[in-house]
Order: sequence, then C-alpha cells, then structure tokens
Amino acid sequence: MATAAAEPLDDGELAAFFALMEVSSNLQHAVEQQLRTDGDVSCVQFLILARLRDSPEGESRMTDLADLVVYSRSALTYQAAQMEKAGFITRSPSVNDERSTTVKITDTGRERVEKVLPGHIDVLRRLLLNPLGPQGVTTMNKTLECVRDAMRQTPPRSAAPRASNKQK
Amino acid sequence: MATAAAEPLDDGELAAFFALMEVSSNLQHAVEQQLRTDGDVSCVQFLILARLRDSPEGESRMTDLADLVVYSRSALTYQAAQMEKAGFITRSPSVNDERSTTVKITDTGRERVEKVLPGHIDVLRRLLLNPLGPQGVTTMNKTLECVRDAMRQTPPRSAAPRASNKQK
DNA sequence: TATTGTTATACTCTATAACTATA
DNA sequence: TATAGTTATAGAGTATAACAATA
Repeated sequence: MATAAAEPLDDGELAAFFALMEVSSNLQHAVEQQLRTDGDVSCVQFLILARLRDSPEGESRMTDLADLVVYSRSALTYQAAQMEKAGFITRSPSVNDERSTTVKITDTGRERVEKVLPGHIDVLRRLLLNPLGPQGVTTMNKTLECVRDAMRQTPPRSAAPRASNKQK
Repeated sequence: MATAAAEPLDDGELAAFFALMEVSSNLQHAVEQQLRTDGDVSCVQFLILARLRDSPEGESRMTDLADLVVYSRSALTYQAAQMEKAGFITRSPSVNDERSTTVKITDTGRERVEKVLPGHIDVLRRLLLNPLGPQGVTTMNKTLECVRDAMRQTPPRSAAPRASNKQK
C-alpha cells in the first residue's frame, strides 16, 4: 500500500510543512489561551457559539454543528452539555423532527461572545494578520484555496463519516 | 488592555484565518491517523523520534527536546516514558551535567521511523504539497516566513517559560 | 539559589460502542 | 432499517505544584 520508496521531501517542501504547522500551532495555542483567560471558553465552544450567533434564529441542529466541528457526535454532546451547564445555550427537541435536538444560543451566550471577541480579533491581528499584511492575506487565501478544495474532495478520514458500510 | 472597539475583520482576513485553521487541522488529523495506523506512534512522538534520528549521536537532552516540542516538561517526561516503554528510546543521566537526562534513540526507534516515514511523506504530498504545487510551496514559505518570525520574537505565551518570576 | 527532570494529581477532551427514540 | 442524539466507559494527553538532585 505504501509507495515502494517514497521520494524524500526537498528542503522547500519540508520548510513549507514545518512553517505551516508551527504557525498554526502557535496561533491555536494563543487563541485558546486568550479565550480561556478572557471568557473561560474553549476554542471549540467559541466556534460553536460564534456560529450559532450568526445563524438566523440563533439556532442550529446538533448534526449541523457536528458537520462544522469535525469531531464525533459524542464529543459534540459533551461540549453542548458543558455549554448548557454554563448557560450559553439551550437544548430542546426539534419541532419538525422529533429525533433532532435544536441548540439555541442564550443572551448569556451572546454576551460571552461579545466579551471575548475583541481580544480574539486582537490576537489574530497581532500574530497573523499584521505580519501577513494586506498582500500576504490575499496571497494566503489564493495559495491555501486549492489545498482546502483538494482536502474537501478527498474524504478527510474515510473511516469516520460513513455510516452505511457495516461490511466489517 | 483590549482595544476600545476592535475593528472587525474584513472578509479576506477572516477567510485567511479560517483557511489556515482548516487546512492545518485537517492535515494534523490526517498525519496523526497515518502515524497511528502505520506505526502506532503519535505525532508528538514521531516529531521527537525524527529529531533524535537527525541528531549527531541520535541523542538529545530533555530540555532541548522540550524547546522543540512546545509543551510542558512534565508532558515531555510523559511522552519519554511512553517511548521508553515501547523501546524507542533510552534515558540515562547526562555525562557532563548530572542533572540532565540524555535521551537516545534505539535501533527499534529508528526502524519505527523508517517504517512510518513513507506513509507520512505520502500524506504530505497528497494533502498539501501536490495541491500547492512547486510554486505554491515557494509562495507559502515566503508568506509564512514573516509570520513565523514575528511569532518567535513575541514570547509565545508570556506565562509559561519564565521560571524566575516567583513574585507572589 | 537556580536548573533539570520526575512524580502525583486532577482535569479536559475524545472515541467507541451500546442504547433510546423517532422517521 | 436508518437516523439523531445520549450515555457509559475507557483512554490519551496536558498542566500544576511539590519534590529530589545537581550546579
């Protein structure tokens, strides 16, 4: 299954990979810490809240949220439980489909997002956007676009999301 | 401390941030899974092993490894213990400085790296380098270079690495 | 006193599988 | 039968603080 003898990566390829991982990893850490410090939310929770906040009714189904946040359903249930306990969201059975759960952001949840957002933007500017500059931002978008598209076409992890293939 | 009213991000800035996070997150996941499947090592462990393998004597001090892997010292100790148990490394007191621990990669460790490497390269090519293309690789390096440099100058997290400030 | 590393502990988060309920 | 979500469980990994030993 593996290539007979994989061509080693050249210096540029290695550098690109390492740079990407170093930058994203640092950024991730910084964002995580800012969110925790300023508003006691994790990155995942912030993503969910921000997404809910921008939804038409401040609502979303669990499944739709799970599509956004890559993780497993049980992981999302865990996060939802945490956020419900914190008063950021409510969960209630969906009206159309009794199987579904509708997640709705509360005023407390909205406030928390507002509270945390300035610092979040600040971190992004300081660590990523300012160093990039306007031109760098444009370049970055163009360069990463095809990578992202390629990733989206390939099933990210063929194991996970297929539910019908129970052929053992 | 926070900006009075943080300028919201424009679409391009948001897109750049999201693209970076999506690409790096997917890549991270894919790499993690490949390493686990092919050789039952985590990404962190692979990084450590790869670094040791490329060291002059296949050796390194714990502290030097900790500088490489961002995490805390205790986290590194944990990983080292796992890898020692798996037979990938040995730990012994350093000759120069009795406080230090010298970590050395074993033949088993080297074999494991070799075993995992082709698949690793394969993933990087498929998900990142091929979509980028030679030109994209170059562009990426140039674009991320200044970001990385800026990050390295700013203390990543001012809280962590200072040991002397016990003022409290 | 500062540095190096380990240990004990507690905590967060994740995935798997089994389960319930609805379509 | 398939889908939506929850729960129980188990595991990996991390950070904090206290610790021992060396410089």
